[in-house]
Amino acid sequence: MKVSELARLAGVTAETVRHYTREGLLHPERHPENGYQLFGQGDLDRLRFIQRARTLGFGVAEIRDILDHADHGDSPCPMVRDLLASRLPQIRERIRELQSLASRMEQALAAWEEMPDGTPDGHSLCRLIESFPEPLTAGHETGEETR
Amino acid sequence: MKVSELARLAGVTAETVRHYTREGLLHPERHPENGYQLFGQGDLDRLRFIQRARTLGFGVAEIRDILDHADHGDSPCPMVRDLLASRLPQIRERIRELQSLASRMEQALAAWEEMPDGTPDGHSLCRLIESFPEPLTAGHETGEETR
DNA sequence: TAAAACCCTTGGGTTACCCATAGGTCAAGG
DNA sequence: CCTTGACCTATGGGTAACCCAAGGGTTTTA
Repeated sequence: MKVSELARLAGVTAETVRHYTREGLLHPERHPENGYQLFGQGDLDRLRFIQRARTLGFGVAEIRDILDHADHGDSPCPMVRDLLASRLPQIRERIRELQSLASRMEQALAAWEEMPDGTPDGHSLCRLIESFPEPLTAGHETGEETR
Repeated sequence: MKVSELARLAGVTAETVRHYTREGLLHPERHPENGYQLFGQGDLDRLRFIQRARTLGFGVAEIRDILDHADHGDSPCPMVRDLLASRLPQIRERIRELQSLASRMEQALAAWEEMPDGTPDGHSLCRLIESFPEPLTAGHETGEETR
């Protein structure tokens, strides 16, 4: 099958399939005449594995390593377990951050809603932002989250 | 004060200060002789506002808009409220996703730990990944999260 | 046979910074 | 006075996981 069909069967865009191919997660054959990428049923399974691994928080490069190991006959599973174990605390931390964020946002919106009169001047909201606790002005805090 | 001093007072890197300046959030004067950026106390307040707005989930471009409005004497607060209100559901959704992710990871690790014999072959873990529910193969799902 | 639909590669954009480079500036000590 | 080290500047490239547009070839369908 060609790019778009594989993409459709897996529920992703053709661009995503090409991206994974460029990154070495998929190894399609090439039609000798027109250069089209040709995928088989195995590639669909592989793509679905990639999808599930992505929902487990693995990055594309990590998945490539996992698949490469498996392709060489090595069991990638210890690697998988270590990655899972090392990432889980980060996820938990990220959840805490987002929950804190959501709380601050709700706090701000609630203060807006609960203004005494019907036409609150929005300035209070901005003052609210200004009065929010500062995010660790400790000075050595540099490690930020991106994932 | 110069870049590094402002950065130190706010607890960020000098690069971050330069970044915000490049992005138009800060408007330092320039020393006419050597071209150094010169910040004042107002810039420190401004930078602290930026920090708090960032912890509230605002992007740099949004904060620039907010500050520009305020600089023009317009109250940016309705804008702030709308941004907050529209972003909150996305945050909640992202939290749900991450909690689901953490659960799946714990499920996988627990299955690893609870293997009957002392030396579990890791393959079961990988089979676990393979048996995880597919992430909505509905076909029209394209809207993904990046923030 | 011609248009529609699909394929290819290349290159640029997204977010919020971080880092390396090359070179100018400044304060203090010898 | 000069050197050293700390600081400043601007430019350009990197990160993660794709998305999108352009320019040009191919296949399918009407």
